[in-house]
Amino acid sequence: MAAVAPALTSPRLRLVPVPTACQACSVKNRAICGALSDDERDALGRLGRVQQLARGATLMWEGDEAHAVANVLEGVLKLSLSTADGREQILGVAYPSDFVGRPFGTRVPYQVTAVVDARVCLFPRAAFDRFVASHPALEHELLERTLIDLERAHAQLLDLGRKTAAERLAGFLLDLSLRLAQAQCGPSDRPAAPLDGLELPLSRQQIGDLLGLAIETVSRTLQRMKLDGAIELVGRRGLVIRDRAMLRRMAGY
Amino acid sequence: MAAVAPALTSPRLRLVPVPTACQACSVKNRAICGALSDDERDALGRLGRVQQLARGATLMWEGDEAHAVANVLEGVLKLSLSTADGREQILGVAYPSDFVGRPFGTRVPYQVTAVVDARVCLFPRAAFDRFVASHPALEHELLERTLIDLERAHAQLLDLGRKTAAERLAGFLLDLSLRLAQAQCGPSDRPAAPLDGLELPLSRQQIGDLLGLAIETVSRTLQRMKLDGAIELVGRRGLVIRDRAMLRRMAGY
DNA sequence: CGACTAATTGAGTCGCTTCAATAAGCGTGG
DNA sequence: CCACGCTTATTGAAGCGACTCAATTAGTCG
Repeated sequence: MAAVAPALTSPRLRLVPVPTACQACSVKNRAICGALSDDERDALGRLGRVQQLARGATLMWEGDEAHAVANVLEGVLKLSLSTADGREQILGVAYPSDFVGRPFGTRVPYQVTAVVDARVCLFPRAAFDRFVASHPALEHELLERTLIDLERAHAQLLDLGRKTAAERLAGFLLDLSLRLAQAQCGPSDRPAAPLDGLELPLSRQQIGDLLGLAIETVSRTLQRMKLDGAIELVGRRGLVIRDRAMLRRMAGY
Repeated sequence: MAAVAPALTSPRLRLVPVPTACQACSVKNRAICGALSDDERDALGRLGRVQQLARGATLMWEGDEAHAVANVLEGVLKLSLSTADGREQILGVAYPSDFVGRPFGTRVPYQVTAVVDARVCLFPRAAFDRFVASHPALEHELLERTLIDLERAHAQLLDLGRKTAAERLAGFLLDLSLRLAQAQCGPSDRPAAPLDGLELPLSRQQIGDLLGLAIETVSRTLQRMKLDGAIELVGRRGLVIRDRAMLRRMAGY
Protein backbone atom coordinates (compact mmCIF):
# COMPACT_ATOMS: atom_id res chain seq x y z
CA MET A 1 0.00 0.00 0.00
CA ALA A 2 2.58 2.63 0.94
CA ALA A 3 5.31 3.09 -1.57
CA VAL A 4 8.69 1.94 -0.42
CA ALA A 5 10.15 4.94 1.37
CA PRO A 6 13.05 6.56 -0.43
CA ALA A 7 16.24 7.14 1.54
CA LEU A 8 15.43 9.15 4.64
CA THR A 9 17.75 11.90 3.57
CA SER A 10 17.26 13.18 0.06
CA PRO A 11 19.62 11.20 -2.14
CA ARG A 12 21.96 13.07 -4.43
CA LEU A 13 20.36 16.46 -3.98
CA ARG A 14 22.61 18.70 -6.02
CA LEU A 15 22.67 22.49 -5.93
CA VAL A 16 23.35 24.34 -9.13
CA PRO A 17 24.24 28.05 -9.57
CA VAL A 18 21.63 30.70 -10.35
CA PRO A 19 20.47 30.59 -13.96
CA THR A 20 22.56 32.87 -16.11
CA ALA A 21 19.33 34.38 -17.26
CA CYS A 22 15.62 33.69 -17.11
CA GLN A 23 15.45 34.59 -20.79
CA ALA A 24 16.72 31.16 -21.72
CA CYS A 25 14.28 29.42 -19.38
CA SER A 26 12.21 26.76 -21.07
CA VAL A 27 9.09 27.53 -19.06
CA LYS A 28 9.36 31.32 -18.78
CA ASN A 29 6.06 31.90 -20.57
CA ARG A 30 4.07 29.10 -19.02
CA ALA A 31 5.18 29.34 -15.39
CA ILE A 32 3.96 32.03 -12.98
CA CYS A 33 6.77 34.20 -14.32
CA GLY A 34 4.67 34.71 -17.43
CA ALA A 35 2.59 37.23 -15.48
CA LEU A 36 5.59 39.54 -15.11
CA SER A 37 7.44 41.93 -17.39
CA ASP A 38 10.93 40.88 -18.48
CA ASP A 39 12.55 43.14 -15.89
CA GLU A 40 10.31 41.97 -13.07
CA ARG A 41 10.86 38.37 -14.07
CA ASP A 42 14.62 38.80 -13.94
CA ALA A 43 14.30 40.43 -10.51
CA LEU A 44 12.35 37.42 -9.31
CA GLY A 45 14.88 35.15 -10.93
CA ARG A 46 17.68 36.71 -8.90
CA LEU A 47 15.92 35.45 -5.76
CA GLY A 48 16.00 31.86 -6.96
CA ARG A 49 18.36 29.03 -7.68
CA VAL A 50 18.09 26.09 -9.98
CA GLN A 51 18.24 22.75 -8.25
CA GLN A 52 18.68 19.32 -9.70
CA LEU A 53 16.68 16.46 -8.21
CA ALA A 54 17.47 12.82 -8.80
CA ARG A 55 14.57 10.40 -9.15
CA GLY A 56 13.31 9.64 -5.67
CA ALA A 57 14.75 12.78 -4.08
CA THR A 58 12.39 14.67 -1.80
CA LEU A 59 12.31 18.45 -2.17
CA MET A 60 10.21 19.11 0.92
CA TRP A 61 8.64 17.07 3.69
CA GLU A 62 5.13 17.41 5.02
CA GLY A 63 5.18 19.41 8.24
CA ASP A 64 8.60 20.94 7.65
CA GLU A 65 9.08 24.66 8.00
CA ALA A 66 8.17 26.20 4.67
CA HIS A 67 11.56 27.55 3.62
CA ALA A 68 11.00 27.41 -0.07
CA VAL A 69 8.60 27.34 -3.00
CA ALA A 70 9.47 26.30 -6.53
CA ASN A 71 8.70 26.21 -10.21
CA VAL A 72 9.15 22.91 -11.98
CA LEU A 73 11.54 23.31 -14.92
CA GLU A 74 11.93 19.73 -16.04
CA GLY A 75 10.80 16.28 -14.96
CA VAL A 76 7.84 15.22 -12.86
CA LEU A 77 7.20 15.60 -9.13
CA LYS A 78 4.56 14.02 -6.94
CA LEU A 79 2.81 15.80 -4.05
CA SER A 80 1.76 13.40 -1.33
CA LEU A 81 0.36 12.96 2.15
CA SER A 82 0.72 9.91 4.38
CA THR A 83 -1.03 8.47 7.40
CA ALA A 84 0.89 7.83 10.61
CA ASP A 85 1.22 4.14 9.73
CA GLY A 86 2.59 4.77 6.26
CA ARG A 87 -0.33 4.57 3.88
CA GLU A 88 0.35 7.11 1.16
CA GLN A 89 -1.96 9.21 -0.98
CA ILE A 90 -0.61 11.15 -3.95
CA LEU A 91 -2.44 14.50 -4.11
CA GLY A 92 -1.28 15.51 -7.52
CA VAL A 93 1.53 15.48 -9.99
CA ALA A 94 3.54 18.52 -11.02
CA TYR A 95 4.91 18.93 -14.54
CA PRO A 96 7.22 21.58 -16.02
CA SER A 97 5.85 25.12 -15.50
CA ASP A 98 3.81 24.05 -12.44
CA PHE A 99 4.27 25.81 -9.13
CA VAL A 100 4.73 23.86 -5.89
CA GLY A 101 4.92 24.79 -2.24
CA ARG A 102 2.95 26.87 0.20
CA PRO A 103 3.40 30.63 -0.04
CA PHE A 104 2.32 32.65 3.03
CA GLY A 105 2.43 29.64 5.33
CA THR A 106 4.96 28.48 7.87
CA ARG A 107 4.46 24.74 7.32
CA VAL A 108 4.77 22.67 4.19
CA PRO A 109 1.39 21.01 3.66
CA TYR A 110 2.58 18.01 1.65
CA GLN A 111 5.66 16.07 0.65
CA VAL A 112 7.19 16.86 -2.74
CA THR A 113 9.26 14.14 -4.39
CA ALA A 114 10.78 13.73 -7.84
CA VAL A 115 9.42 10.66 -9.61
CA VAL A 116 11.92 11.03 -12.43
CA ASP A 117 15.09 13.13 -12.58
CA ALA A 118 13.98 16.74 -12.38
CA ARG A 119 15.07 20.36 -12.23
CA VAL A 120 13.29 23.06 -10.26
CA CYS A 121 13.70 26.79 -9.79
CA LEU A 122 13.75 27.25 -6.03
CA PHE A 123 12.86 30.44 -4.14
CA PRO A 124 13.31 31.16 -0.44
CA ARG A 125 9.73 31.59 0.77
CA ALA A 126 10.23 34.76 2.79
CA ALA A 127 11.75 36.61 -0.16
CA PHE A 128 9.16 35.15 -2.53
CA ASP A 129 6.31 36.26 -0.28
CA ARG A 130 7.70 39.80 -0.15
CA PHE A 131 8.11 39.85 -3.91
CA VAL A 132 4.53 38.70 -4.43
CA ALA A 133 3.23 41.36 -2.05
CA SER A 134 4.70 44.07 -4.25
CA HIS A 135 3.59 42.51 -7.55
CA PRO A 136 -0.21 42.17 -7.73
CA ALA A 137 -0.07 40.59 -11.17
CA LEU A 138 1.98 37.74 -9.73
CA GLU A 139 -0.39 37.35 -6.83
CA HIS A 140 -3.27 37.18 -9.27
CA GLU A 141 -1.50 34.50 -11.23
CA LEU A 142 -0.93 32.50 -8.05
CA LEU A 143 -4.61 32.80 -7.21
CA GLU A 144 -5.65 31.60 -10.66
CA ARG A 145 -3.36 28.60 -10.37
CA THR A 146 -4.49 27.75 -6.87
CA LEU A 147 -8.10 27.86 -8.02
CA ILE A 148 -7.25 25.43 -10.81
CA ASP A 149 -5.39 23.15 -8.38
CA LEU A 150 -8.47 23.22 -6.19
CA GLU A 151 -10.69 22.19 -9.09
CA ARG A 152 -8.33 19.33 -9.85
CA ALA A 153 -8.41 18.22 -6.23
CA HIS A 154 -12.20 18.34 -6.34
CA ALA A 155 -12.33 16.14 -9.42
CA GLN A 156 -10.03 13.69 -7.69
CA LEU A 157 -12.30 13.68 -4.63
CA LEU A 158 -15.16 12.54 -6.84
CA ASP A 159 -12.90 9.85 -8.26
CA LEU A 160 -11.75 8.51 -4.92
CA GLY A 161 -15.09 8.78 -3.18
CA ARG A 162 -17.45 7.51 -5.81
CA LYS A 163 -15.78 5.86 -8.78
CA THR A 164 -14.69 2.31 -9.53
CA ALA A 165 -11.11 1.28 -10.23
CA ALA A 166 -11.72 1.17 -14.00
CA GLU A 167 -13.35 4.60 -14.02
CA ARG A 168 -10.47 6.13 -12.07
CA LEU A 169 -7.83 4.55 -14.25
CA ALA A 170 -9.51 5.51 -17.52
CA GLY A 171 -9.91 9.09 -16.30
CA PHE A 172 -6.27 9.16 -15.22
CA LEU A 173 -5.01 8.01 -18.61
CA LEU A 174 -7.12 10.55 -20.49
CA ASP A 175 -5.98 13.36 -18.23
CA LEU A 176 -2.37 12.24 -18.47
CA SER A 177 -2.35 12.23 -22.26
CA LEU A 178 -3.64 15.79 -22.14
CA ARG A 179 -1.15 17.03 -19.57
CA LEU A 180 1.83 15.41 -21.26
CA ALA A 181 0.88 16.96 -24.57
CA GLN A 182 0.74 20.38 -22.95
CA ALA A 183 4.05 19.95 -21.19
CA GLN A 184 5.69 18.80 -24.42
CA CYS A 185 4.76 21.78 -26.53
CA GLY A 186 7.92 23.64 -25.61
CA PRO A 187 8.34 27.24 -24.51
CA SER A 188 5.47 28.54 -26.62
CA ASP A 189 2.01 29.10 -25.24
CA ARG A 190 -0.16 27.20 -27.69
CA PRO A 191 -1.81 24.03 -26.45
CA ALA A 192 -1.32 20.70 -28.15
CA ALA A 193 -3.54 17.82 -29.18
CA PRO A 194 -3.72 14.94 -26.69
CA LEU A 195 -1.06 12.31 -27.19
CA ASP A 196 -1.82 8.68 -27.98
CA GLY A 197 1.57 7.16 -27.23
CA LEU A 198 2.64 7.97 -23.68
CA GLU A 199 5.47 7.24 -21.35
CA LEU A 200 3.98 6.85 -17.92
CA PRO A 201 5.84 9.07 -15.46
CA LEU A 202 4.54 6.94 -12.57
CA SER A 203 5.13 3.33 -11.59
CA ARG A 204 2.16 1.02 -10.98
CA GLN A 205 2.62 1.56 -7.27
CA GLN A 206 2.51 5.33 -7.70
CA ILE A 207 -0.55 5.15 -9.92
CA GLY A 208 -2.15 3.14 -7.13
CA ASP A 209 -1.13 5.76 -4.56
CA LEU A 210 -2.66 8.45 -6.76
CA LEU A 211 -5.94 6.65 -7.41
CA GLY A 212 -6.35 5.09 -3.99
CA LEU A 213 -5.86 1.54 -5.27
CA ALA A 214 -3.58 -1.42 -4.58
CA ILE A 215 -0.84 -2.04 -7.09
CA GLU A 216 -2.42 -5.38 -8.06
CA THR A 217 -5.69 -3.67 -8.85
CA VAL A 218 -3.92 -1.19 -11.11
CA SER A 219 -2.17 -4.02 -12.90
CA ARG A 220 -5.28 -6.14 -13.34
CA THR A 221 -7.36 -3.20 -14.52
CA LEU A 222 -4.75 -2.20 -17.11
CA GLN A 223 -4.60 -5.78 -18.39
CA ARG A 224 -8.37 -5.76 -18.66
CA MET A 225 -8.27 -2.55 -20.73
CA LYS A 226 -5.66 -4.13 -22.95
CA LEU A 227 -7.86 -7.19 -23.53
CA ASP A 228 -10.77 -4.86 -24.31
CA GLY A 229 -8.63 -3.17 -26.94
CA ALA A 230 -8.70 0.24 -25.28
CA ILE A 231 -4.96 0.43 -24.72
CA GLU A 232 -1.70 -1.26 -25.51
CA LEU A 233 1.09 -1.77 -22.99
CA VAL A 234 4.71 -1.39 -24.06
CA GLY A 235 7.20 -2.51 -21.45
CA ARG A 236 6.85 -1.06 -17.97
CA ARG A 237 6.36 2.57 -18.79
CA GLY A 238 4.98 2.65 -22.30
CA LEU A 239 1.30 2.90 -23.08
CA VAL A 240 -0.64 3.56 -26.27
CA ILE A 241 -4.22 4.71 -26.29
CA ARG A 242 -5.90 2.60 -28.98
CA ASP A 243 -9.51 3.59 -28.44
CA ARG A 244 -9.96 6.95 -26.82
CA ALA A 245 -13.75 6.83 -27.10
CA MET A 246 -13.83 3.55 -25.22
CA LEU A 247 -11.67 5.04 -22.50
CA ARG A 248 -14.01 7.99 -22.22
CA ARG A 249 -16.93 5.63 -21.86
CA MET A 250 -15.06 3.68 -19.20
CA ALA A 251 -14.29 6.92 -17.36
CA GLY A 252 -18.01 7.63 -17.22
CA TYR A 253 -18.11 10.80 -19.33
CA MET B 1 -25.98 6.31 -2.85
CA ALA B 2 -26.90 9.64 -4.45
CA ALA B 3 -28.99 11.85 -2.20
CA VAL B 4 -32.57 12.26 -3.29
CA ALA B 5 -32.51 15.19 -5.70
CA PRO B 6 -34.19 18.33 -4.40
CA ALA B 7 -36.76 20.01 -6.62
CA LEU B 8 -35.20 20.77 -9.97
CA THR B 9 -35.85 24.46 -9.61
CA SER B 10 -34.61 25.99 -6.39
CA PRO B 11 -37.53 25.90 -3.98
CA ARG B 12 -38.52 29.12 -2.24
CA LEU B 13 -35.52 31.11 -3.32
CA ARG B 14 -36.26 34.50 -1.85
CA LEU B 15 -34.47 37.71 -2.71
CA VAL B 16 -33.97 40.27 0.03
CA PRO B 17 -32.94 43.93 -0.35
CA VAL B 18 -29.32 45.09 0.06
CA PRO B 19 -28.22 45.08 3.68
CA THR B 20 -28.89 48.43 5.28
CA ALA B 21 -25.26 48.40 6.23
CA CYS B 22 -22.36 46.00 6.35
CA GLN B 23 -21.59 47.42 9.78
CA ALA B 24 -24.29 45.29 11.30
CA CYS B 25 -23.11 42.16 9.48
CA SER B 26 -22.50 39.23 11.77
CA VAL B 27 -19.49 38.00 9.79
CA LYS B 28 -17.92 41.31 8.74
CA ASN B 29 -14.68 40.58 10.56
CA ARG B 30 -14.34 36.93 9.70
CA ALA B 31 -15.40 36.96 6.04
CA ILE B 32 -13.17 38.18 3.21
CA CYS B 33 -14.51 41.67 3.96
CA GLY B 34 -12.27 41.69 7.01
CA ALA B 35 -9.34 42.44 4.71
CA LEU B 36 -10.87 45.79 3.73
CA SER B 37 -11.22 49.19 5.38
CA ASP B 38 -14.73 50.18 6.47
CA ASP B 39 -15.20 52.37 3.41
CA GLU B 40 -13.94 49.74 0.99
CA ARG B 41 -16.09 47.14 2.66
CA ASP B 42 -19.19 49.28 2.25
CA ALA B 43 -18.32 49.83 -1.41
CA LEU B 44 -18.11 46.08 -1.89
CA GLY B 45 -21.33 45.69 0.03
CA ARG B 46 -23.14 47.95 -2.42
CA LEU B 47 -22.38 45.40 -5.15
CA GLY B 48 -24.09 42.61 -3.25
CA ARG B 49 -27.50 41.47 -2.10
CA VAL B 50 -28.55 39.29 0.74
CA GLN B 51 -30.38 36.18 -0.30
CA GLN B 52 -32.32 33.72 1.78
CA LEU B 53 -32.01 30.02 0.98
CA ALA B 54 -34.43 27.41 2.25
CA ARG B 55 -33.02 24.03 3.23
CA GLY B 56 -32.47 22.07 0.04
CA ALA B 57 -32.32 25.13 -2.22
CA THR B 58 -29.46 25.15 -4.71
CA LEU B 59 -27.56 28.41 -5.12
CA MET B 60 -25.55 27.35 -8.16
CA TRP B 61 -25.31 24.30 -10.37
CA GLU B 62 -22.14 22.66 -11.58
CA GLY B 63 -21.41 23.76 -15.13
CA ASP B 64 -23.64 26.83 -15.03
CA GLU B 65 -22.29 30.17 -16.11
CA ALA B 66 -20.57 31.71 -13.13
CA HIS B 67 -22.83 34.70 -12.55
CA ALA B 68 -22.20 35.04 -8.86
CA VAL B 69 -19.99 34.42 -5.87
CA ALA B 70 -21.08 34.64 -2.25
CA ASN B 71 -20.25 34.94 1.42
CA VAL B 72 -22.14 32.67 3.77
CA LEU B 73 -23.87 34.74 6.46
CA GLU B 74 -25.87 32.09 8.25
CA GLY B 75 -26.59 28.39 7.93
CA VAL B 76 -24.62 25.65 6.23
CA LEU B 77 -24.08 24.91 2.53
CA LYS B 78 -22.63 21.87 0.82
CA LEU B 79 -20.41 21.96 -2.25
CA SER B 80 -20.76 18.88 -4.38
CA LEU B 81 -19.94 17.13 -7.62
CA SER B 82 -21.82 14.24 -9.21
CA THR B 83 -21.13 11.55 -11.79
CA ALA B 84 -23.29 11.30 -14.90
CA ASP B 85 -25.29 8.47 -13.32
CA GLY B 86 -26.04 10.35 -10.12
CA ARG B 87 -23.41 9.27 -7.61
CA GLU B 88 -22.67 12.31 -5.48
CA GLN B 89 -19.53 13.45 -3.70
CA ILE B 90 -19.62 16.34 -1.25
CA LEU B 91 -16.41 18.35 -1.67
CA GLY B 92 -16.77 20.46 1.40
CA VAL B 93 -19.13 22.27 3.70
CA ALA B 94 -19.37 26.04 3.99
CA TYR B 95 -20.19 27.75 7.29
CA PRO B 96 -20.86 31.41 8.10
CA SER B 97 -18.00 33.67 6.95
CA ASP B 98 -16.90 31.18 4.27
CA PHE B 99 -16.63 32.25 0.66
CA VAL B 100 -18.13 30.15 -2.15
CA GLY B 101 -18.04 30.32 -5.92
CA ARG B 102 -15.44 30.68 -8.63
CA PRO B 103 -14.01 34.17 -9.18
CA PHE B 104 -12.26 34.74 -12.51
CA GLY B 105 -13.92 31.79 -14.17
CA THR B 106 -16.84 31.49 -16.54
CA ARG B 107 -18.14 28.16 -15.26
CA VAL B 108 -19.24 27.16 -11.79
CA PRO B 109 -17.06 24.22 -10.76
CA TYR B 110 -19.44 22.62 -8.25
CA GLN B 111 -23.02 22.62 -7.06
CA VAL B 112 -23.79 24.71 -3.98
CA THR B 113 -26.83 23.70 -1.92
CA ALA B 114 -28.18 24.79 1.46
CA VAL B 115 -28.35 21.86 3.88
CA VAL B 116 -30.23 23.94 6.44
CA ASP B 117 -32.00 27.29 6.01
CA ALA B 118 -29.31 29.79 5.15
CA ARG B 119 -28.54 33.38 4.22
CA VAL B 120 -25.78 34.43 1.86
CA CYS B 121 -24.39 37.73 0.63
CA LEU B 122 -24.40 37.40 -3.14
CA PHE B 123 -22.19 39.33 -5.59
CA PRO B 124 -22.40 39.46 -9.38
CA ARG B 125 -19.15 37.87 -10.45
CA ALA B 126 -18.16 40.42 -13.07
CA ALA B 127 -18.46 43.30 -10.63
CA PHE B 128 -16.77 41.28 -7.92
CA ASP B 129 -13.83 40.41 -10.19
CA ARG B 130 -13.37 44.08 -11.09
CA PHE B 131 -13.50 45.06 -7.44
CA VAL B 132 -10.89 42.47 -6.52
CA ALA B 133 -8.62 43.62 -9.33
CA SER B 134 -8.48 47.08 -7.78
CA HIS B 135 -8.07 45.89 -4.18
CA PRO B 136 -4.93 43.80 -3.76
CA ALA B 137 -5.63 43.19 -0.07
CA LEU B 138 -8.86 41.47 -1.00
CA GLU B 139 -7.12 39.42 -3.65
CA HIS B 140 -4.54 38.38 -1.09
CA GLU B 141 -7.29 37.33 1.28
CA LEU B 142 -8.91 35.26 -1.48
CA LEU B 143 -5.58 33.58 -2.17
CA GLU B 144 -5.07 32.74 1.50
CA ARG B 145 -8.53 31.22 1.70
CA THR B 146 -8.13 29.27 -1.50
CA LEU B 147 -4.86 27.85 -0.21
CA ILE B 148 -6.63 26.73 2.96
CA ASP B 149 -9.47 25.20 0.94
CA LEU B 150 -6.84 23.34 -1.06
CA GLU B 151 -5.24 21.97 2.09
CA ARG B 152 -8.66 20.81 3.30
CA ALA B 153 -9.30 19.11 -0.03
CA HIS B 154 -5.91 17.42 0.24
CA ALA B 155 -6.68 16.08 3.71
CA GLN B 156 -9.97 14.76 2.38
CA LEU B 157 -8.13 13.05 -0.49
CA LEU B 158 -6.05 11.15 2.04
CA ASP B 159 -9.26 10.21 3.86
CA LEU B 160 -11.07 8.94 0.78
CA GLY B 161 -8.09 7.25 -0.80
CA ARG B 162 -6.49 5.55 2.15
CA LYS B 163 -8.59 5.54 5.32
CA THR B 164 -11.21 3.17 6.70
CA ALA B 165 -14.80 4.14 7.41
CA ALA B 166 -14.12 4.51 11.15
CA GLU B 167 -11.06 6.68 10.57
CA ARG B 168 -12.96 8.97 8.21
CA LEU B 169 -15.92 9.32 10.52
CA ALA B 170 -13.82 10.00 13.61
CA GLY B 171 -11.84 12.62 11.73
CA PHE B 172 -15.03 14.18 10.46
CA LEU B 173 -16.52 14.50 13.94
CA LEU B 174 -13.37 16.04 15.38
CA ASP B 175 -13.15 18.52 12.55
CA LEU B 176 -16.83 19.34 12.82
CA SER B 177 -16.66 20.10 16.53
CA LEU B 178 -13.83 22.51 15.78
CA ARG B 179 -15.55 24.23 12.89
CA LEU B 180 -18.85 24.62 14.70
CA ALA B 181 -17.11 26.16 17.69
CA GLN B 182 -15.42 28.68 15.41
CA ALA B 183 -18.62 29.55 13.62
CA GLN B 184 -20.44 29.99 16.90
CA CYS B 185 -18.09 32.51 18.44
CA GLY B 186 -20.01 35.46 17.03
CA PRO B 187 -18.71 38.54 15.25
CA SER B 188 -15.47 38.66 17.23
CA ASP B 189 -12.24 37.24 15.92
CA ARG B 190 -11.12 35.04 18.80
CA PRO B 191 -11.29 31.30 18.26
CA ALA B 192 -13.22 29.01 20.57
CA ALA B 193 -12.60 25.69 22.26
CA PRO B 194 -13.94 22.64 20.40
CA LEU B 195 -17.53 21.78 21.27
CA ASP B 196 -18.54 18.46 22.79
CA GLY B 197 -22.27 18.62 22.19
CA LEU B 198 -23.01 19.13 18.50
CA GLU B 199 -25.96 19.39 16.25
CA LEU B 200 -24.99 17.65 13.03
CA PRO B 201 -25.70 19.94 10.08
CA LEU B 202 -25.72 16.92 7.76
CA SER B 203 -28.01 13.92 7.49
CA ARG B 204 -26.53 10.42 7.52
CA GLN B 205 -26.87 10.34 3.75
CA GLN B 206 -24.95 13.60 3.41
CA ILE B 207 -22.23 12.42 5.77
CA GLY B 208 -21.93 9.38 3.53
CA ASP B 209 -21.71 11.59 0.44
CA LEU B 210 -18.97 13.61 2.13
CA LEU B 211 -16.92 10.62 3.29
CA GLY B 212 -17.49 8.40 0.28
CA LEU B 213 -19.54 5.84 2.22
CA ALA B 214 -22.98 4.27 2.04
CA ILE B 215 -25.56 5.57 4.49
CA GLU B 216 -25.71 2.17 6.19
CA THR B 217 -21.98 2.22 6.79
CA VAL B 218 -22.24 5.64 8.39
CA SER B 219 -25.03 4.42 10.62
CA ARG B 220 -23.28 1.21 11.64
CA THR B 221 -20.01 2.98 12.32
CA LEU B 222 -21.68 5.59 14.51
CA GLN B 223 -23.46 2.85 16.47
CA ARG B 224 -20.13 1.13 16.93
CA MET B 225 -18.58 4.33 18.30
CA LYS B 226 -21.51 4.67 20.64
CA LEU B 227 -21.01 1.12 21.94
CA ASP B 228 -17.32 1.87 22.39
CA GLY B 229 -18.26 4.86 24.53
CA ALA B 230 -16.66 7.41 22.22
CA ILE B 231 -19.87 9.26 21.42
CA GLU B 232 -23.51 9.52 22.37
CA LEU B 233 -26.32 9.91 19.87
CA VAL B 234 -29.26 12.17 20.65
CA GLY B 235 -32.11 11.88 18.19
CA ARG B 236 -31.26 12.26 14.49
CA ARG B 237 -29.08 15.31 14.61
CA GLY B 238 -27.69 15.41 18.11
CA LEU B 239 -24.27 14.02 19.01
CA VAL B 240 -22.10 14.30 22.11
CA ILE B 241 -18.39 13.59 22.07
CA ARG B 242 -17.79 11.52 25.22
CA ASP B 243 -14.17 10.53 24.66
CA ARG B 244 -12.26 12.86 22.42
CA ALA B 245 -8.99 11.02 22.94
CA MET B 246 -10.58 7.79 21.75
CA LEU B 247 -11.91 9.56 18.67
CA ARG B 248 -8.46 10.91 17.95
CA ARG B 249 -7.03 7.43 18.23
CA MET B 250 -9.75 6.12 15.91
CA ALA B 251 -8.98 8.89 13.42
CA GLY B 252 -5.39 7.69 13.32
CA TYR B 253 -3.65 10.76 14.78
C1' DC C 1 24.05 -12.87 -19.35
C1' DG C 2 22.74 -12.68 -14.62
C1' DA C 3 20.65 -10.32 -10.70
C1' DC C 4 17.55 -7.28 -8.99
C1' DT C 5 13.36 -4.82 -9.15
C1' DA C 6 8.78 -4.10 -10.94
C1' DA C 7 4.78 -6.10 -12.72
C1' DT C 8 1.60 -9.79 -13.35
C1' DT C 9 -1.28 -13.49 -11.98
C1' DG C 10 -3.85 -16.53 -8.76
C1' DA C 11 -6.39 -17.71 -4.53
C1' DG C 12 -8.62 -16.42 -0.61
C1' DT C 13 -10.41 -12.84 2.54
C1' DC C 14 -12.46 -8.69 4.16
C1' DG C 15 -14.69 -4.21 4.38
C1' DC C 16 -18.04 -2.01 2.51
C1' DT C 17 -22.13 -2.05 -0.37
C1' DT C 18 -26.60 -3.55 -1.68
C1' DC C 19 -31.04 -5.08 -0.88
C1' DA C 20 -34.67 -5.66 2.31
C1' DA C 21 -37.12 -5.04 6.32
C1' DT C 22 -37.95 -2.83 10.75
C1' DA C 23 -37.73 0.94 13.97
C1' DA C 24 -37.38 5.49 15.46
C1' DG C 25 -38.06 10.65 14.88
C1' DC C 26 -40.70 14.25 13.98
C1' DG C 27 -44.14 17.28 12.05
C1' DT C 28 -49.09 17.65 11.47
C1' DG C 29 -53.80 17.70 12.16
C1' DG C 30 -57.61 15.96 14.66
C1' DC D 1 -51.73 16.44 23.44
C1' DC D 2 -51.54 12.35 21.25
C1' DA D 3 -52.21 9.48 17.08
C1' DC D 4 -51.08 9.15 12.41
C1' DG D 5 -48.09 9.09 8.52
C1' DC D 6 -44.03 10.29 6.31
C1' DT D 7 -39.19 10.52 6.38
C1' DT D 8 -34.82 9.13 8.14
C1' DA D 9 -32.15 5.91 10.52
C1' DT D 10 -31.05 1.32 12.06
C1' DT D 11 -30.31 -3.49 11.61
C1' DG D 12 -29.68 -7.95 9.19
C1' DA D 13 -28.19 -10.98 5.43
C1' DA D 14 -25.92 -11.71 1.31
C1' DG D 15 -22.78 -10.30 -2.41
C1' DC D 16 -18.98 -8.22 -4.54
C1' DG D 17 -15.08 -5.21 -5.59
C1' DA D 18 -10.85 -4.43 -4.14
C1' DC D 19 -7.25 -5.95 -0.89
C1' DT D 20 -3.79 -9.11 0.93
C1' DC D 21 -0.68 -12.71 0.58
C1' DA D 22 2.05 -15.56 -2.25
C1' DA D 23 4.24 -17.10 -6.37
C1' DT D 24 5.72 -16.43 -10.94
C1' DT D 25 7.15 -13.73 -14.91
C1' DA D 26 9.02 -9.90 -17.33
C1' DG D 27 12.01 -5.75 -17.67
C1' DT D 28 16.02 -3.36 -16.97
C1' DC D 29 20.62 -2.33 -15.72
C1' DG D 30 25.14 -3.46 -14.56
